[in-house]
Amino acid sequence: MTNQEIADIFDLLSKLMDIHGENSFKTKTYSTAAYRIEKLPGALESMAPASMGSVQGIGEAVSKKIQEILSTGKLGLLEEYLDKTPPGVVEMLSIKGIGPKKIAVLWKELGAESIGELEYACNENRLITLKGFGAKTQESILKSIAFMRNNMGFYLWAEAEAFALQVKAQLLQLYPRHKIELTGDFRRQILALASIAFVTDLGDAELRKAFDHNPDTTFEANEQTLFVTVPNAPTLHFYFAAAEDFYKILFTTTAAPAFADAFATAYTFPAHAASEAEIFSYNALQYVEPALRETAAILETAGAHQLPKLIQPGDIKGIIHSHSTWSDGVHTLEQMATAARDKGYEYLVISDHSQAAFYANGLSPERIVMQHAEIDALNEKLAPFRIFKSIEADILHDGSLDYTPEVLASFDLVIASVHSNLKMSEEKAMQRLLAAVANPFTTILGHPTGRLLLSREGYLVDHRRMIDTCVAHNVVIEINAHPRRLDLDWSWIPYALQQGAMLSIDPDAHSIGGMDLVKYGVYAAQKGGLTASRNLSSMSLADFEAFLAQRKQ
DNA sequence: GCCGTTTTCGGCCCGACTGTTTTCAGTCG
Repeated sequence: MTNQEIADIFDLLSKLMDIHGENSFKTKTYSTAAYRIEKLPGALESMAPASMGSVQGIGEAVSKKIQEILSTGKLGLLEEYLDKTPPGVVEMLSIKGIGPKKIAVLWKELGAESIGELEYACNENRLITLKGFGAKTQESILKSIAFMRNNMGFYLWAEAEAFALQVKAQLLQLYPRHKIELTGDFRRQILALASIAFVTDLGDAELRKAFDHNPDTTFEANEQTLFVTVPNAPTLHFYFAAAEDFYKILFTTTAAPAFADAFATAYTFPAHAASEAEIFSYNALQYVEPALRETAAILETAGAHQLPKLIQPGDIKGIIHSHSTWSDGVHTLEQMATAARDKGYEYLVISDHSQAAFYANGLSPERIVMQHAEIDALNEKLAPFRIFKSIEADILHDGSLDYTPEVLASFDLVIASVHSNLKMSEEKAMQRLLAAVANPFTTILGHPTGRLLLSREGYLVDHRRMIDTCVAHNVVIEINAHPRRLDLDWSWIPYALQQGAMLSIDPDAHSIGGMDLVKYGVYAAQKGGLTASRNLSSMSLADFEAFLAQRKQ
């Protein structure tokens, strides 16, 4: 069992105990334990039971509970609380804007035992009678429930990836002489999806046979397709294709509607294409990567043979935007640096949180001086690999950055991001963003909209104005590669490129493993037609140093 | 429940913001 899964158990325990009105210091302990476990550098599984107690925040009781989880796979105390809480009440924990205390009131005083009942009560205007609730809370609960509904059944591309590849591998193992290819949204690298589609020459019966060992699997079929649903995973969608039509069907099921329509209007399929490439060449078109098959316009570009050479994961030369134990990262500076070097990167930009982010152990000016001393020492030790001194500076309420100019000047580069007061009007958001971009110390604008895919809308941003201002001030726009962010959205990359912007695919790594997320940023950026030449993190060490030197002038 | 002692019991506990209050509780990052 992973640390994350163990942490989730304690987190849920803490919240359920809060709902049941247990001593808040006690529940706080479990919530702290969850946080600490999440930030542990090594797996609890491989940790000696005796040494667990030495971890800050983990005492005798939590230690024993961890043992129980590791040996039985669950926690008795949590099961007890789950038994005396309706499942619908537990589900309410995922509604943004209300926490355990408010949920307790909704359950005990309003009698709401499910999200559906809660929604009904909101529509009946019944929440405003409760102490601590008012019209605005009721409104925001309704909005949050609607948002959840919209995203129900959707998964991040990165979450679907392992499942998709596993299904394909299993089918090929079972039927090695058959063809199975991923298609649809997944193949187009869509950021969030509800189903994973395949094209196959396998038949209905053969496919069912591959899945019916799982009693929770359900099937639904028609002439062309079979839907396979397993619990808590994207629906599997199989398109049947005869061998001679295989690539035509792969082509049509991959295409987004606009692309498919444009192709159908102007082009034709060769008879029995032996590959997708043949379909393009038959029509005198350049091969269009699946990620780009979204619009009609891309076909014109392909006709003119002017498609960009898309950035690839191997084009990332340095890790820009990372965190260490100096703030809320899991691994130490040295661990991060040596790991980045061993993964083949030429440099690491360490950008821990700034002082306003106290929840993330943000750095005071005094601690920055200490961290810089450690970086200097490590740079001597690890040369030619280089660590750059950076900071993820909070963009404060008024758009200013979180330190004095003297402190800001001590960094090699500054990433400016909004982390607080996310509920604001577009006007306010733009005022903050533009002020931060105009700050001469800002090198990169971090995750520009603050969105979390499937979980939180970002604040509203006038993208054109934001991009134009970044270009004017020579500020790089981040494409945050975390699969839940992917912010700047790929749909704005063409405009950014056209305006002359520089972008940077950054993993926002909070651990060594977090560096590997950079590939998801690359996949998203491919959809926007990004090339390595316009991506900051594709610069070699020498070029990056030159870029920063020029930027400092 | 954890921690750290003025060492076995008492305090713990970020701060801004929101929405609800009329001085504060709950939530969030």
